[in-house]
Amino acid sequence: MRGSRDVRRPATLASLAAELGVSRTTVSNAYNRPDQLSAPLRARVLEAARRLGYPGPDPVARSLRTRRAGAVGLLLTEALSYAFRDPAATGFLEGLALACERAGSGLLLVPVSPELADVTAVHQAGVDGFVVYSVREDDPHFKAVLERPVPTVVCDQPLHVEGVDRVGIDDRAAMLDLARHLTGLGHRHIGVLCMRLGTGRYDGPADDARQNGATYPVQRNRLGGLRDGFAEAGIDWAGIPVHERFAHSVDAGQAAAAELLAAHPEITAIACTSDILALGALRHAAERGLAVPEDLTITGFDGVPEGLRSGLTTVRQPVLEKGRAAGELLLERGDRNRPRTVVLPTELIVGTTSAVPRSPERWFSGW
Amino acid sequence: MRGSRDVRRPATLASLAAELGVSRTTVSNAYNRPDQLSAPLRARVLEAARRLGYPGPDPVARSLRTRRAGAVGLLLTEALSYAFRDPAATGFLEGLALACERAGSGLLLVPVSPELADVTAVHQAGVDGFVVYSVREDDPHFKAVLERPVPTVVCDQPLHVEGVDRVGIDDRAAMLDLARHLTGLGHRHIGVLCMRLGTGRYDGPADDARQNGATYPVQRNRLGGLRDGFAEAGIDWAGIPVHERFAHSVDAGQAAAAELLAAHPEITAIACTSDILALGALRHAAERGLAVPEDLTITGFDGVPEGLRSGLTTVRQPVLEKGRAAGELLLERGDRNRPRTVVLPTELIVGTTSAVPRSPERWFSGW
DNA sequence: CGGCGCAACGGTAACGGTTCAGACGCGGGG
DNA sequence: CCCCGCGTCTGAACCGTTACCGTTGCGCCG
Repeated sequence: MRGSRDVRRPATLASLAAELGVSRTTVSNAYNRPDQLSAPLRARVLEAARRLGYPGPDPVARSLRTRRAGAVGLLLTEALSYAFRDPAATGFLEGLALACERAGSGLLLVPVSPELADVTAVHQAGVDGFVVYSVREDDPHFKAVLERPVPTVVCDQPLHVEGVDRVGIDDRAAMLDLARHLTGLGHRHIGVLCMRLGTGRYDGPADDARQNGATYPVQRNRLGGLRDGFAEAGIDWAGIPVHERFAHSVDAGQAAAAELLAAHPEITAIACTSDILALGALRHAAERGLAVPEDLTITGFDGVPEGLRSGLTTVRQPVLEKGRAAGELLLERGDRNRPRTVVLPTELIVGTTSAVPRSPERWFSGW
Repeated sequence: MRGSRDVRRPATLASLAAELGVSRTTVSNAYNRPDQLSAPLRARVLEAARRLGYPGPDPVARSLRTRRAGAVGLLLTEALSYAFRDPAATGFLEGLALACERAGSGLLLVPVSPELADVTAVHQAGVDGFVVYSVREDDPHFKAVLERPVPTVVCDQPLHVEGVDRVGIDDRAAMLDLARHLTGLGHRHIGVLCMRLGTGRYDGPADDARQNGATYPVQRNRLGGLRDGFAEAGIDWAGIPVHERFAHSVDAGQAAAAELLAAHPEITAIACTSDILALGALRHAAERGLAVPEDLTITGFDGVPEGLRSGLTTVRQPVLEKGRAAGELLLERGDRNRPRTVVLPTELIVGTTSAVPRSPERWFSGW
């Protein structure tokens, strides 16, 4: 209503002070330290501000002076919009947002192009700290973040970096449990579906070289857990087909499951490194008329709501807690000890998508 | 590895320039305009930067000088974490994020306390513009945003504000269609479940005064659409029970449906102003052993994935497109015409949760 | 050899605030 | 009467950077 939006030359703290014949300090105090000036003068300042359309101290200038931006930056490997698409990421972000709003801090989603190595966005972000969510170890954006002189918390990143706090789960141990569950049921021919392992857009079987070169710690550890668990049951990892998908979507999981089963019809179980992929595998099974779990056992990882609703056998990880812990680690730095590491518990959820394989397979030594 | 993280006095562009014996401008150019200085000198600058642990130009100082923050602020009424919990909001944000990443802009989630009128977070946000998503007309944060001298786009807000672009749908017309669908099926005793209408934490029946005082335009228009549609079939709005819920969750919808049916057992249909509430109503029906749609028709609004999976009769609105449009309106301001308004299309989805009411009701004049 | 144009670089002034150490009057206690 | 303390308000120094414009050096042409 008031013509405050179309002022030619925007008012500044200085112009306001000049107008009133007081010092800049006084105007500043009117906003930030009401007890430092008399009430009548403060009222005069605020009235003049309204009259001149002065919107209050400029946040950027204030940030420069106070060395506080009032925001936390979030870096994730995927495109920005991925944060709202993937349920596990969404849960993490909800927890992170919770911590942020408690601390009165904003949350800046840093725009990164997953392919492009353009780190200007990281350089451009005016933030008090970064949360890095599940990125490649050699991600250039990650590297750029570490160069910034602000505190950083990484999530799902076992690599120890000087001065960087960490939060995550024990992916390997969790997956080891799941592997034991599978071998305990008697499965011996198991296929694996995993997410992106490294740089470059690749879809298909992941051979040993590719697995060993994996730069996503989460995927590496989950595969490692499976390997260890299978080894305990005397199953050689070399005989386990692992199929990788660049995209993380139900569709990708479906396609990967089709590819895997076509190449290895003897398989009685598919272990997926994420619920999303597992949901895709379930869809493929339904499409092909395979009964789950009678004909085929399918397991996931994460414990996303949709997976749990489907009765998926999976590992539930506290994604929301992870986000909250990351935020708190970053924001509540009252106790400036040394870098800390938070490892959150996981839980094996045995649903209705895993069972003893059909008879020809029942050769396990138990009972 | 290099001791760049624990430098006592952080290096600045000026200190680097002093160290090298060149001007600050030259160092600045080394980063921002590589073509403005010779390659060897640039290499020397960058090398010295690495050696001194200079992380590159400070983003906040740069923002102050260039008057660009490289980020868009998002304001929503609910708590920050709500953005990741509500599927409609998530869709909107995904679209907005898409637009942001295309423009290389960050997305700053501004932390607001829905109850508290603390607008400092709005003042503190260093952004080039705001997107305001579905807030009360009299929201103090919204007011604070309008006072900031940056472009603003509002979503789902028919109120015209000078210089503010808008994006949304025609809630009233969409709901009118849905009302016609219900009356066309023969429903005459219809209950309504709606979201928060105004200030204050209130759960229960919303009388006329409360409906007319509604400060959430979206809710007001959806109710208005129902009212108009019912009027066309000769149904007096005064006889329509409307129940309101403060919280927007499936649980809230479930409780509200229970309350509504307890108070009005003659109801044959429940029209909800959101899918989330409708999913709650569905859950209540299942719990009480009511067959849907045979015993009870239930409709929603939004077209969220979970609703569509459930076969919910609803109105699909392009939430992702809304977000993208909002972002583009804000970011692609090449054509500085006058403020614009984008109204996106909606679609009535007739699912499996709406049908002709049981016989005693079949008195409508058709055939 | 002088003038000219261009590439490379430097100096100065913002950008809009916050902060800290006082200055200034004023009333009260010694 | 002097000194002190207190409530208010001011001056000036930053915060770290980029925009603007002037300067310098060099090669080239007539």
